[in-house]
Amino acid sequence: MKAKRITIQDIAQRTGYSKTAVSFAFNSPSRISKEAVEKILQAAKEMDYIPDPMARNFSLGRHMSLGFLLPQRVEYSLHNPYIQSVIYGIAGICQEHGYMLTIIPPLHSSVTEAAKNATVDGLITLGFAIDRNIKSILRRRKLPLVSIDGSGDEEIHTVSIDDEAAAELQLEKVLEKGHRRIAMIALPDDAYLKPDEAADTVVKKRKRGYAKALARYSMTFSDLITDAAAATAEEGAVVAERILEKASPTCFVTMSDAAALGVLSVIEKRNADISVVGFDGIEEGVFQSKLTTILQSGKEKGVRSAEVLFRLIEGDEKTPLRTLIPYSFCDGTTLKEAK
Amino acid sequence: MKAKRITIQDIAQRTGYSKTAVSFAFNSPSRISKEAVEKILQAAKEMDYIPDPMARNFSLGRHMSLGFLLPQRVEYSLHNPYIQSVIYGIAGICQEHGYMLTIIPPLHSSVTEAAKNATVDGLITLGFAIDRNIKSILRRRKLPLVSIDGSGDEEIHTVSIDDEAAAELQLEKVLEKGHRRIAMIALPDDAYLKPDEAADTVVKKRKRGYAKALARYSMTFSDLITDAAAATAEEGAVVAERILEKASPTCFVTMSDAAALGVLSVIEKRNADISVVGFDGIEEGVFQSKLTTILQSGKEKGVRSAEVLFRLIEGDEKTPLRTLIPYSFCDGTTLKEAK
DNA sequence: CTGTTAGCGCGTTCAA
DNA sequence: TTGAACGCGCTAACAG
Repeated sequence: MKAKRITIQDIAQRTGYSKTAVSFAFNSPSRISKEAVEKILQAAKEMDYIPDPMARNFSLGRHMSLGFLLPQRVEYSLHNPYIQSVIYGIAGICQEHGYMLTIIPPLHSSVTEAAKNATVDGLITLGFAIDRNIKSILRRRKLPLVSIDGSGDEEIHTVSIDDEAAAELQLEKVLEKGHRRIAMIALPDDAYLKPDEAADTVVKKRKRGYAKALARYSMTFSDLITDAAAATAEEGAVVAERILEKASPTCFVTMSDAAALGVLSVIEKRNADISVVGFDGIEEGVFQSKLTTILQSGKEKGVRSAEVLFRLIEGDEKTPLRTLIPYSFCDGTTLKEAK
Repeated sequence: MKAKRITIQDIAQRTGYSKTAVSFAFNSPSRISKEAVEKILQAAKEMDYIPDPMARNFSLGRHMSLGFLLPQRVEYSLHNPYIQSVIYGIAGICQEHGYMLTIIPPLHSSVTEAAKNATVDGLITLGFAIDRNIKSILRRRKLPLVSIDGSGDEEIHTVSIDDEAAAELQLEKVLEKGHRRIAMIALPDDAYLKPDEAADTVVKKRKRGYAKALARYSMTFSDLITDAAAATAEEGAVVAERILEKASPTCFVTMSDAAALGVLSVIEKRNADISVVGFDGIEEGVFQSKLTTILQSGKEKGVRSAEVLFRLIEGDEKTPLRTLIPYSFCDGTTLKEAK
């Protein structure tokens, strides 16, 4: 009993014209007579006909949509304000191009599965080393990809800041203030997805930057209290508690503002005088909590990655493989002089 | 020179089996011999073949994606934390169903155009009266729709809170505290899109609620200072300034937390002692600024609307037309006793 | 310039 | 296990 869709065929019959004529009436009205166009569009209106966009796109071999592959389950990834701002940036460029933005959650807990079934013209990933499985899928599907914050040692188009230099700057500022008992809360090594063994992840890059800063003060990682927390306030708080159980740092350095906010809440609760420096520059941190942090624009990353992806989709071969965007030190109120 | 895609046909030829057999090998391995399945999958691997999801979906008459129609340009709508939380809720349910979530920006500045071309199985809209153009499109495309915060006088599935009662409660709390010089900052009448003349929009519903509360204190709208601002901190601030130029309310009542935060910034800057009550319960407001507000969960709206939409997609005829979700008064620190 | 015929895109599925 | 039709619109090639 399901009402069947009206198709181009129905309009052709009704008007006596051919399917081709109907198609022309919609897409290249100039190709046929005014009279024919009118009659056809009229009939279409009467019969409630609209060309099916899926069939249309299929025929034209395109989707009119960019895909954003969530690196983790929705509950984790889409909740992250940093990722939200990336999405915001991508969406703006999609809008300019008349495209849609398809958010792609892991399928059966697998990002690879999701990539296999995504009906999009190109993909943007965030924050993980593209593993060979995904690379293989993309090759087979001939889908272009742009990786934000991905590992740089692949033949994949990447958008990121200079994480090594940014991390060096972050720690440098802390050391400058005289802090020496520093708690370093990194991101988990498999921040988003298990990286390829050798992949040069964001975490690794930043640690190189930290090492450089430390070296200038004749220190090494072993002089720090180290731990790791995912980019959420909850995890940041838990890890901060854990650290404070057994050590008394004068400053916390984190790899994400989200975690830093969690740390901050613990410090406030204890009414302790400990500095905190974050990384990212999310709105909640910068505006509400006046967090001292490294500012990198998620939106900008989204914008640039979408721009690169569109160039790839259009077949522009000479799109640069690496896109670096600016970062800056954001001076808040949470980094104080060490006593 | 473009490398042509490998198709099911190529695998059929290579293995000597038919297209049907290849299709079965992927989708119903039990329908053909083990041997055939193995050979076929093996060949597929060697030839780097993956079934094209677009062709597959086209053939199966589905998309595996829900669409979220942005009511305004990306810059406005996607920036709104309330909308972000709605999206978050929708995405979670999509994930559960193995679906994607397609964010659909206005096309050529037209939401209707966007709806016409969206390749999705169903649509969710937010905050505007569905105009007849869109309704006509949906009917022609036989696309199910769920409207969040839409006007209720249509035969359209709707998810919302009881806006009239919630607004009544909001103003009641203010009046209880003794405030009588009240500035009311509504949402613009065409909050998101020009409503149908007679449509019962969220703004209208809330105003009825306000009128009820006022009546109990023998007041009417004309006793208030009234203005309107879109749901952004910037607009809230501008309107607050405008109001304070010529009046001296003891309390601001707004229809969005976003605007309330803008109002709050103005009040703080002037170091004035004026109460503020918002509406929505966004995180920035509730947690950072301790805003007194009406709490409605954007996430919950997203969740429920996606659930309803899936039922419609599955052809469940008896899905309730109206879904009401709970709201509550959230007591912060920005509503004080009137002096 | 107008209009048509026929075939394509790529899997799925019915009838044999 | 398979040939052929199907879904729906696009378009190259061709005829008047």
